[in-house]
This record gives sequence, structure tokens and C-alpha cells, in this order.
Amino acid sequence: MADDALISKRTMADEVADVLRGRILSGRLTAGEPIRQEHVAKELGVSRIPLREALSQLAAEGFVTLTAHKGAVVAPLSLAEVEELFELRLMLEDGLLARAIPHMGKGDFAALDALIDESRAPDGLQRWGALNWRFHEVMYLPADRPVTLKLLKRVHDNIDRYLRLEIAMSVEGRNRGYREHQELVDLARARDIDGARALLRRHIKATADNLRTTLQARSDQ
Amino acid sequence: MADDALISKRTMADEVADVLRGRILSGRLTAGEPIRQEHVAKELGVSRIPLREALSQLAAEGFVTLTAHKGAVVAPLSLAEVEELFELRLMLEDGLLARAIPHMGKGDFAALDALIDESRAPDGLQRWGALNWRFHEVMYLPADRPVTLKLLKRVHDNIDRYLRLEIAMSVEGRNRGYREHQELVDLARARDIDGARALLRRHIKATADNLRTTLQARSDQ
DNA sequence: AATTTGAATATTGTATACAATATGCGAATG
DNA sequence: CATTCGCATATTGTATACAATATTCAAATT
Repeated sequence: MADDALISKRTMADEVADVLRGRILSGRLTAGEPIRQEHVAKELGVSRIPLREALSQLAAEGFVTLTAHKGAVVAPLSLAEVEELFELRLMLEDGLLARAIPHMGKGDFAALDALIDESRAPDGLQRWGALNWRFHEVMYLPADRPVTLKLLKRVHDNIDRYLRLEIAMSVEGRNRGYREHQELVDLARARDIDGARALLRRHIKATADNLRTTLQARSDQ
Repeated sequence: MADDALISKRTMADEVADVLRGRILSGRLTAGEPIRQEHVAKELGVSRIPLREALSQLAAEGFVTLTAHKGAVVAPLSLAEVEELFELRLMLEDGLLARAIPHMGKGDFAALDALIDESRAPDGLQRWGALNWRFHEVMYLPADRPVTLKLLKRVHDNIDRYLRLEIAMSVEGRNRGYREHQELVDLARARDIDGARALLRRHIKATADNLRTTLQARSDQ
């Protein structure tokens, strides 16, 4: 019999981690909010043991902060940390894109086009973060760098969490994002690596700037 | 009273994680080796609960892999993964170095010189990995990018583990490393960012090549 | 009145006990 | 003889119980 089943056996701790991660990413659990073990465990119908293991995982992913004898809180992200995460995107994605473009085939381009269309669909608004990630993920898959990609997903997730909580992505911002995604695919199709890298650089910096100015406006109000 | 004590309260799980991490990094626990919970727990004098939480942490750091109902094994690293880790070093350190150099002061250069001396000391041989990391860490500290630096440490640790297990760093390799470290400091002192980046690039690539050829020679023997 | 003390309460950390799953090995079957 | 089945054992996953630490709030002290 094959070593790995069709659906890999999952443990309660894994399920709990998924639920909590979802709540944090969706904003149902907000930054700084403490997580009372007994309460959450009872609500989810498990004991505190698997809950605690789930919290360990989430801590490693950067979503919660654990303090001995004080417990878990949803990790607060400072503006400085988010800006650092954008810089990480820049460093990681630049290398991934350069390695991916030479290996892209027709299927990859088609998948990317489909994702752009999906993003423009009306129900894509709610899932902006997830769709944006999938676009970038599919684009970097041909680079064949699984460890880097996994790391990058964590960076994206943490940024999304901040974006979702603090600002609603403006309509103009989203539209420019779609346009730039399309341009990225076009440049990749033309195997214009340097052009694509330059655009990606602008794309990421623009998103970061958008965040910065929006926060600035908020604090000035 | 201050919110954080002089020595932050540590939990059994943290202690256990440190012990196991140390054993993995030192090679006492070798890649692929299973970790029997009951056995290790009894040996360390704790129950399986804190041990399991320690294993969660180590899994997040990439040192062990957990499989439901099968347990933990010391994470095997394929050559492809190690090469990817070197690429990650390249991507992360390039950015860190560029940002760090303009902020370096006399104290930083002195600390780097001291670390190079320490590396050359006879007892530095055993601690090559740790000292090498500290050199790079001190060099990137002025960049003020704590998240990135933490990530980079994990990359270094995982590489070290592989290096230590598979090959003994050759004397020539080490000596070249020291030389290049000194040159890096000199270039940083001269604020020659591009020169330092180019050297760092060669430095990392040389280490990766050294590993590759050594492994090649092994498998051919 | 402000501050400190300390016991009552709440919450987390860990050990023990039990349940669920995997593994190994011998008997049954072809 | 090889293969499969099933039970015994080993190992992991989870719940419950208890211990250790933190928090709260009222009384005591200045």
C-alpha cells in the first residue's frame, strides 16, 4: 500500500490551528487580543492539549505571541515590522521571478491569466489576499524553490493580516494591482526578465507606499 | 516593577527544545533518526507534554518533521534543499549588507575584527558554525532588520547542521573564509557597498560549491 | 488618600491516565 | 513458498487532574 493516503491524517491540533489561523487572517481575532485556552478549547470541543500545540504552530508562523504563564495573544504587528515584511517580499520574489521566467510554459501563462480573470470577478473582492497570493505563487512555482515559496507564503499571510485589519484596499489600488499583474505576465511571456523584475519591484513598493500613506492619513485625522 | 524580569521565565518545553536543538546541531542526533517521545521524556525527566511542545517548535524551525501517529524524526535535508538554503542566504544577506554598511560605526568594525580573531583561535575550530554565524549577525545588525535576521539565523542553522554531518570543513576552506571575512570588513569600512556585495556573493557561492564538490567526491569514491 | 500586602481567584504549565493509530509477527490461505 | 489477515505490542494523540504562576481586589499601613 502507498505510504501516504489520499487525505493525510490530520490531528486535532492541526484542525484547531487552521481554525485559529483563519480567524486571525479574517480579522475575527484582532491583533493584541488574548486567547484564553480554556474558553477556546471548550468552544471548539477539544481539550487544552491540542489547543496548546496549535498555538505553538501559530507562534512559529508569527501569528501569535506566547509568554510563559501569561498565555497567547494575537501577535501585534508594528508598522516597522510590516515594512520589513514588504522588504522581504522584495528580496525573495525578485530572485524567484528571475528563476521562474525561463521555466514558464503555456500552461503556466494560462493559469496566470485565469487567476487574473478570477480576481476581477465580483466575489473576488472578499478574497483579495488569497487570490493575490495564488497569483504570485503560481508565478513562482516554475522556479522550483519549495522552501523559499513556503517562507514567502508566511510573509504574505502576515502582511495580509495587517492590511485587512488596518485598511480596506482601495478600489484604485486593486485595479492598479490587476493591471500590473497582467503586465507582469506579458513581460514573462516575452521572457523579459529585467523588465519583469523592475515592474515587480515597483509593484511591491507601490503596495507598501499605499499602506504607509493610508496609515498616515488615519493618524492625522 | 518592570514588566520583564532579568531572566525571562522559561518553560520546560523551552528547555527541552534547547537541548534537542543542540543535539541536532551538534550531530548527536542525526538526520532521519526517529525521536521516541517516552524514551526522550524519561531521559530528560519530564513528561511527554512539554516534550511534544518542544517538538512543535523544532518542527517550525525545520529541524524535525512530524507525522501524525508516526512521530518525530530529525529532518533529513536533501542536497537540493541545502542548495536552496544557500540561495536564500544570497537573497537575504545581499539586502542586509547593503542596508547595514551605511549605518556601521567604529564599534561595529571593532566587534567584527574581534570575531575574526576569535575564529582563528585554536578552540574556534569546533565552533566554526556558531562563530561564522555571529560574524554575519554582527555585520547585519546595523541594518536594523530584526525579522529578517531571525529568519536568516534559521537558514544558517540548518545549513550548519548539514555541513557538520556530511563534511568536515576543510582547512583551506576555513582559511579562505577568514580571509574573505576580513576583506568584507575592509570593504565595509571603505563604504564600498557594491564591492562588498560582490564579495559576499562570491563568498557564499564558494561555500556552496565547496559543499557540492565534497559531496560529489564522496559519492564517487 | 495613596500604597502595600496578601489571600482568593483565574490562568497557564505539567504529569498521569486513557484512547486511537501504527507496527510487527505469526498463523492461515492460496 | 509467498502473501494476506488478524491479533498483540508499541507508540502517538488527547482528556482529565493537579501544580505552579499570575492577577485581582479588599484590608492594612503610612
